[in-house]
Amino acid sequence: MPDPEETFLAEYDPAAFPPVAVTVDVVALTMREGVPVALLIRRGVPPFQGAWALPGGFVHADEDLATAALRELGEETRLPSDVHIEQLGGYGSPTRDPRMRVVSIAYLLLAADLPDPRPGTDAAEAAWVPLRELGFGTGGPTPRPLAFDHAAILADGVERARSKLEYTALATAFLPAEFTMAGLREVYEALWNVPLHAANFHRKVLSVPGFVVDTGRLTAQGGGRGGRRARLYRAGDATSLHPALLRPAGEES
Amino acid sequence: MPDPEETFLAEYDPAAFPPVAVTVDVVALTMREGVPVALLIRRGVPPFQGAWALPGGFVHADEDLATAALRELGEETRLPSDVHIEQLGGYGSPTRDPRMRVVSIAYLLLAADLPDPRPGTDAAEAAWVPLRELGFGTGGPTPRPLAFDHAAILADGVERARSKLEYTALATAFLPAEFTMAGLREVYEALWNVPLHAANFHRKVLSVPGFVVDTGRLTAQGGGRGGRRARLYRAGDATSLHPALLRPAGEES
DNA sequence: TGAATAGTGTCTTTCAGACATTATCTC
DNA sequence: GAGATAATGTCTGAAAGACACTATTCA
Repeated sequence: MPDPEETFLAEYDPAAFPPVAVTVDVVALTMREGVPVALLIRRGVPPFQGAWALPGGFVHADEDLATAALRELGEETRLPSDVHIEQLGGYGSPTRDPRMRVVSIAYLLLAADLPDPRPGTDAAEAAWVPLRELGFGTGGPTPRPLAFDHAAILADGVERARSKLEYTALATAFLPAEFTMAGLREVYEALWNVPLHAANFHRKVLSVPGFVVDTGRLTAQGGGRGGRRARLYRAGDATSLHPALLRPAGEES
Repeated sequence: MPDPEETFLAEYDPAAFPPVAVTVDVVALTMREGVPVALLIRRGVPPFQGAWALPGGFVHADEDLATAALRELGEETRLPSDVHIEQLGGYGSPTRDPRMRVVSIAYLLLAADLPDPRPGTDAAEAAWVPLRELGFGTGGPTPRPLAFDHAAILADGVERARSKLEYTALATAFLPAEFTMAGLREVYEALWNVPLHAANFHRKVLSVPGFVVDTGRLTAQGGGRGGRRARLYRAGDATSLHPALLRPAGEES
């Protein structure tokens, strides 16, 4: 139970408390060549110099948290106009940053066709890294350690995305404006790391009102090794899926 | 694109950025007399003096965020040992606090049988307020305005609880260690604000492995107006429900 | 033509919702 | 015994998973 006077002062003089910094970190995911990848930067400055980390940085004055997340990511790669962004949560362990008390608000960002990153101001390097190489998915090399608590944040972001595929239309955020049923299925299969039954997936997606809309057009070419031309769909109005597309029970990485 | 030197300094001298305060706010929910209620305090100091608000306060040095949330709530009411607490997210609009930049990490806390609150150090009053009086559920009076952005935080907390009833065993967090099937159903009905079919609910709950465990004992007395004695259950090992208990489509408040 | 891909039809099992029935208990 | 509550059984329709089959297209 704090002293009442201390609490009173705290309300009016927050400088009486130890300084706290607020940052944003971004878990940015996209699909590249059918593989889910996350954007990582290699730190050019201490602490954790040389280690891989999530893009992020300090929140500016009078800047909204989500705006800060978009700004920080925009410094690493060119963002298209239609990205999906949502908050993952706050990370504030007293020991997560060796310099001082830093509370970070993490964001999950999904988009299609993000270009190769450009190293930011304080990043030695920036790259899209397949999730498989980060310990998600089956097999893959031993995941590289990440700076700060970014491994936990990344894991939370991936799990959020995997989970929201089930009951929201989030998968379309990974795809361009027009996509095929096979492309949509690849998103689910790559993120969930399970093979899905193509025929049942097709029927199920079409049975959810507002999930996808048939454009009436077809792909210009059939599959690379032969095959019928696929119908093109675009995202529908629905944000939540009824009924949901549940992950096969018991599986996953 | 910020000046590289500025960014460099920012990494080492966060005091160069405007001061930011970090607080926690708690959406505490429990059932009292079959009615879902939230804990609110009436502010004794400006800003928003006299307005109702969520319990919360500044995070102390070297204190974990969740620990701060439990400490702040413990100043208002006596907490039992087995509470459920989870993070709702960060709220950091630049204008949410008129005094200065304040980023708040909100927590959702659920427990059974929380006692009457005691006013905290800077609270003029503290009370359990039925959700119906706060704009959740059907009818009810016009909800009282809350301080800061606490109305939005409360709404997020209630929606989180409602949503997690579907696919997790969260409902048992509202109940004492041993409970009846009717008690469990009341939690769902009260939070979702829909009547549920008692017979189907009964069968469905028992069909979910690990949701509830039969103690083999019965209530001491039958229902107040007659009726068979009910079997007593306790929470099982399961945290997620397979299959899920979905909300009736289209309904809710 | 053959292999590969896209899409449709059908059957079985599981589960949710509606309703009927049985088992107790209080008054 | 009457009414109320708890628990179980049965039927129907929706949806998931498995599988067979048709429709195209490329090499």
